[in-house]
Amino acid sequence: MSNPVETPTEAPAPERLQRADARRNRDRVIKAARTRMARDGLDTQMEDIARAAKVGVGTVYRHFSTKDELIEALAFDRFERLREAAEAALVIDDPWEAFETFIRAAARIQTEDRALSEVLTSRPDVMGAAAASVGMLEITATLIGRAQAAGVVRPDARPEDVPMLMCALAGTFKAPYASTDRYVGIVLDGLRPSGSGRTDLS
Amino acid sequence: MSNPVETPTEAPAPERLQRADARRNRDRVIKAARTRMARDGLDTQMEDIARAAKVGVGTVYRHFSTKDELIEALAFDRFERLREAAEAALVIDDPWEAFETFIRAAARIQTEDRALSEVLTSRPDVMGAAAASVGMLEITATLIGRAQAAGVVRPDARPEDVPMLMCALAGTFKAPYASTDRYVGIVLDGLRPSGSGRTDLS
DNA sequence: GTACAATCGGAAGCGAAGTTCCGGTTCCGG
DNA sequence: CCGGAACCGGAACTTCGCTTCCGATTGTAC
Repeated sequence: MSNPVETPTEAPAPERLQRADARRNRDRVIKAARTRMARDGLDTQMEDIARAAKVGVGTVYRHFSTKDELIEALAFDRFERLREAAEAALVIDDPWEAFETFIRAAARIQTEDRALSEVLTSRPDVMGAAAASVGMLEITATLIGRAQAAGVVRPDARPEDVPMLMCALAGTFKAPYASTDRYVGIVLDGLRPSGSGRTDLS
Repeated sequence: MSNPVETPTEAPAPERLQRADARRNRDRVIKAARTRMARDGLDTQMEDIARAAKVGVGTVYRHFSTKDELIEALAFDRFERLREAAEAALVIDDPWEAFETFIRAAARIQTEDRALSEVLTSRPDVMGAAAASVGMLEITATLIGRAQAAGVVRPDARPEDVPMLMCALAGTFKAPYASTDRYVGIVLDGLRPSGSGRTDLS
């Protein structure tokens, strides 16, 4: 999906067609792009990335033929991390704790990556594709389903509510006075069933 | 604040210095800008706006020397509408109903104006200035304070949480599967005190 | 060690959108 | 009804960032 050497026919073997320096530069580009975009957002310029990677723009374009392609690659990468967080939460026994842990982890991942939050609020296509590719909906369905079965999440909550609330979280980053923790706390409490306790918003 | 004729000294009287057609065109520009930007967002092009106003781009620039200035004018206008909604809610006796009415009205105003929601998620400066100019924080403080006094909103909620949650709402518009009503319902429930009922998410 | 293909670097090309400019037009006071 | 200031329209200009191109360089097979 990201290796440019793949040709539909006879793809399996030809892996060492890429020169060593090429692979090295590709890695540097990805790393630089991740860092810069996490800090400056999606409108980081290609030249900035190239400079940060100690490489020419031409090299960036040999590995990613378009800025969008690069953004997509990074987005998929971040969603992969979200999936890992979900799987880590899945092994927690207590259903509510598992759910809360995942939500908070997802929130943190977003907090630390401005590019991700921008994709969420301004690139529905990329966001949808990336989410689908890691099976986001299935995972949140499991997590939320378990919690509902245990009676710790309101029964009318739906799996799709989770990505929605995550996208909404992205909207808070630019808000004056906003606090990610308070947002997460309020939303978590809104997802609890009637009569539950409250999160400490501190 | 929006009349270009104002000179600090001797400003009071000279009001009819603007020709009739000038004022008419200015109105058409504002109206066109409002409509187009509400539909297409902040990156609506100046030429689109000019065309929709049946006017040349030059004319648009005579009234708003910059695209940002135009955006700001529209944003202030929208916040004025938010203030009106808040005041309308303020006359409702039941504290919770007043609060909920305002939140839902604010959500609807955003739903109907993509430009507003984009300002909220990508223009902290404009958003902050506009919010301050209509005294957003004071109004939400009153609304939320009344509800807290009546015990229908959690005591640890803060006035600033409201604009934060509104900015977050803006983040949902581009999300796949998102439903504004469900978002509002979940957030409202998250703001209720421990042991309260739940909104029907239908 | 040599040759050639893959790769690199970054200057130049390009398209898009905001902004400027000025000849022509329109309003308004006298 | 006239003169001129205010105003209009939209072609042209400017800026900015993505993308392309090609001569120079570097890795690798023989």
